Amino acid sequence: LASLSSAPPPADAPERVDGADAHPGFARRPRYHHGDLREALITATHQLVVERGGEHFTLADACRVAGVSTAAPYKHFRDKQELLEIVCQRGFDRMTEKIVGAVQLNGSGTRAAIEAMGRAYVTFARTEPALFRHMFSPQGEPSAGDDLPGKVCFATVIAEIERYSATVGIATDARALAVQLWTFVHGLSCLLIDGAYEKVAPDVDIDHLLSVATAGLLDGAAQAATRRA
Amino acid sequence: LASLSSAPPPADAPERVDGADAHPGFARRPRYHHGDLREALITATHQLVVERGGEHFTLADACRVAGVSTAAPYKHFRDKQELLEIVCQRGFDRMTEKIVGAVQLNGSGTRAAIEAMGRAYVTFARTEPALFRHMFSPQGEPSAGDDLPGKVCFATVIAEIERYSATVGIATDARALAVQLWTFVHGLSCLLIDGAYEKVAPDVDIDHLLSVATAGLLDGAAQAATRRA
DNA sequence: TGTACATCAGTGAACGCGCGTTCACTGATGTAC
DNA sequence: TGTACATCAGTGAACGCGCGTTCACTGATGTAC
Repeated sequence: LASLSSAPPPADAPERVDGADAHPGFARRPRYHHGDLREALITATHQLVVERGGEHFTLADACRVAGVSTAAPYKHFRDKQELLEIVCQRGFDRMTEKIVGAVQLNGSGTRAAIEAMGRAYVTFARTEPALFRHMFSPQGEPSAGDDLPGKVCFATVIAEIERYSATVGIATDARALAVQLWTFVHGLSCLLIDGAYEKVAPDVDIDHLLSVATAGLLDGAAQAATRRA
Repeated sequence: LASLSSAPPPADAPERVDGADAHPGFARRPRYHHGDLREALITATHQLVVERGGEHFTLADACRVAGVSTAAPYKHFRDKQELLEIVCQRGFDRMTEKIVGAVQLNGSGTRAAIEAMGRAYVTFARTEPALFRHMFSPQGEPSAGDDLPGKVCFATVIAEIERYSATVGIATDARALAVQLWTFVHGLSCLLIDGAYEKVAPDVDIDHLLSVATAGLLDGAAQAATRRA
């Protein structure tokens, strides 16, 4: 009987994440209308993808986390797939932000910016490996003919490297160089989060690897341009 | 009635793959003992992973393909996971074969061998992208503390690049160079099968990209070694 | 300010489904006598 | 060569489960008068 009066919000759902809370100071009691269920479900999906990976994501789990019935999502989303696509898209958005930030911090068009950009890319992957994997998995791709999620992100990387190449004067094949650097950074991210380096070269210094390879590719391209001239 | 006598092997299971067939010339009729169900199930799992991806693999599907009840696998495997692990391991075995073959074809210790090895790596990934993805996914990793599946494959790549570095004389940091090249080739494979290049640089020439980057990294490392000397 | 009403975000129960795994069993095969 | 028996790879039915999605509903909210 005592327990009845002392516990108004039922603590059934684990790790429940409520949406907008109108009266933060008051005892939080579940309201019929959620406030912003759409965002809450996206957040829940993001959280679960980060925790368990996209291939184990379950719509029912997301509902549990958001504290809502399993039918509720269909008022906001087409189906489970749409939520996974949105989380993928947001992942790329955040990654782009990180990359742009790194460039701005180091001055666009500089060699330092390129390295920083690569480091941001890798850091993102290693911070949330499951999300990173989801972003590049077929599950994250939009079923409709929408603009593909990573496009803006990739284009940002390429554009910045091209800018540097142009500045420094190895304009020939600037795009090819950009693709090379991007490829390297992506490979680094994948092998790192898959634990592949640990298996075979446990002593590898990732930071060093990144800067050495960046230098190697940039110098290589510069030399090739010189040879051509 | 006519159909009864003319169709002894029931054609219920789609794409059924029978195991060892004792009398190839005779009308194939299902026997109680399969012959080599273990291999047949591994083959079926491989086929399904290739077709639909590891995250959509279903033990029941594999049984259907092998033409066997859903309880049968438990006479040969611990559980579903074990089959997925074996297919992952076999994938790495075949990849290693391809890589070793490419090296032998070009002469171990040569620059051509390194490029060919990279090309074999990428070709493997693009030929069976779903398997490649499965091999690097957490699902493929053994739950037991077994030797990790990609270890031999990676070690082969690294060793061959080290051999070349030693031969040519850029012995300093040979291992670091090996890791760089491997990283690049892996990134290339991933971005290629994810369709990332198409999105952002649809005109990219993969073969050219591979040889240019290989050259760049090798030259970069050689130059660094020279500078140090 | 009060009342009637339309809206629509949420409920909760149900659906059909197919999964992974277990169980007692059955029948083909190999071996010992 | 024939028979009795142990083995064990397969069966088929069942289990408990949790999923994604649909449905008629309900009740909070905003608006028109």
